[in-house]
Amino acid sequence: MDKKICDGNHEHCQKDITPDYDTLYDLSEFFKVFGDSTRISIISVLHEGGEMCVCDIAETLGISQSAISHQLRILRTAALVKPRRDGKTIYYSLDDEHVSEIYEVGLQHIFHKRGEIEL
Amino acid sequence: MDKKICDGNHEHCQKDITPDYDTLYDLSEFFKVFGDSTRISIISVLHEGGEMCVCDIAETLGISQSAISHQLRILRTAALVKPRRDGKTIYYSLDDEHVSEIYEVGLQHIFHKRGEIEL
DNA sequence: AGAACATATGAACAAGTATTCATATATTAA
DNA sequence: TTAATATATGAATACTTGTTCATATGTTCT
Repeated sequence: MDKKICDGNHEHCQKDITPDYDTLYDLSEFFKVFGDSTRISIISVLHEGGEMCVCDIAETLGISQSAISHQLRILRTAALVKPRRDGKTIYYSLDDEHVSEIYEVGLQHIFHKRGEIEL
Repeated sequence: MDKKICDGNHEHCQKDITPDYDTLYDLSEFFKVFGDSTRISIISVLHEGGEMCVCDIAETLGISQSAISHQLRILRTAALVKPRRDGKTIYYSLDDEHVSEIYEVGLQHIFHKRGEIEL
């Protein structure tokens, strides 16, 4: 009978294997989505506000509705945010706990580095 | 006497405040460094190998020495990797525990999403 | 149906970026 | 000092990407 070979999908194994190129490519694409100030700002306000419509996001951030819509499409395609329609209005919220977690860990890193420099 | 106002640098406060624009900009710049397949591949092999010289990184990844050097400069400037000289050779390793953590959380997210789709 | 509002999207332009090629710097050995 | 090796870097090019502007889609109300 066949022996089970770890394919790296078990959490406890992920540390010890080198992901293949496709995985690393997907990973870089995933981080790329966080790597824009408009998109991270959207993520930030949704992290606070929970659920917000496009025009409120745009107004809060002081960025044009069109630019926000374009970026929301990228966030939606990458499954970082999800839309909910209510009449004319479309409300967006963060899709996933991982999104919050990565946002928070990144933010902690920024504050941590800042503390290292200032103190 | 002055009252202490939370400036958002305490970990337990970070959830509840909206970071200012400079912080969000820094955060996006930070994630941008992860958002390139060559750089995330470098991070990945250093995560495995612990410490590697430039030419070994280049050979392992099958990418030119020049391209690796250029990307290592970006990683170094962002304090994601640190160099150690030993004679002619310069060994690079991950600078920070946060770098490993973010890499791992991102990787978990990729596997998690993949599981959602395939199962 | 038509007007009003919210959101999405295509095209165009400007700005940024990753790689290659050639070359420079730095270290070691002869 | 010269040759050999390891790494870094400037310039050029090709490619990607974010914003704006104009317009389209979709929904509600009259």
